Amino acid sequence: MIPVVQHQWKGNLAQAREIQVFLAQKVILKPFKIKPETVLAVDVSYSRFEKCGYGVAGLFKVAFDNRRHKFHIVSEQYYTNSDTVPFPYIPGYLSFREIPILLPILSQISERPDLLLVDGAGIAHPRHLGLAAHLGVIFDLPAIGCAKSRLIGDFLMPGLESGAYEYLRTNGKRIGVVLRTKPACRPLFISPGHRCTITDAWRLIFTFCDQYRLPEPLRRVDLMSKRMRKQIEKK
DNA sequence: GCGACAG
DNA sequence: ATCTTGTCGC
Repeated sequence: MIPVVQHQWKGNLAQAREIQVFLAQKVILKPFKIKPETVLAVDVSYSRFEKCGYGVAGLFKVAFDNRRHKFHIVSEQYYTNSDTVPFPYIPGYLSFREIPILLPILSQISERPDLLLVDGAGIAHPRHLGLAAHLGVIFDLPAIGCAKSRLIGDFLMPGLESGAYEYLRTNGKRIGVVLRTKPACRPLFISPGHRCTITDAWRLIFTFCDQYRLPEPLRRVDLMSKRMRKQIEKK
């Protein structure tokens, strides 16, 4: 995969902000019409003291199960990379920490997936460009942000049953959904990243959820990146 | 000025 | 994100 949008980043916050404002204009939120057959999920975990980042991308072939209204995974393939972390964690600027680790992985993948699942925010971000939106725009791929906690937005707590949801809002405007993916477990914060709507985003995420809180592709990629960290640090 | 703050 | 065991609740 080759990025559609390129930019040279000088490493300072002010320019990072400019890049976000610029790329946020390129986000498209139009309906996602097809059923995804190939899903790419990405995640990064970190060494102790966050010196080194371990990036994993999982390419999943999925099939839709009409009876259960869920997807199941037909095949999976993982791509990995580890590198020193180029940027500290600053809320609102996660992209500049994780994208440099993820780019070398994504360039190895020849196939273009139907959908990108990202562990982080989509447009539910102070400048409407969370990690999922950033990746979606630079690769021009449909992308969904699936965060385990809230970055921005107001919401009512959804009911305790699986599938219960409430909208995430800023200034009364809907920017995502707070979705209970497993009964009585902390909800997920779903927002579209690129080329899908809020409704597409949460419905797709929910079809990927089965018995765990996280959608299965993200859960597996998450496990994989933690295993990778453990193995490398054992040496 | 104060609090909030994805991973 | 990471450090960490058992334990309380749906």
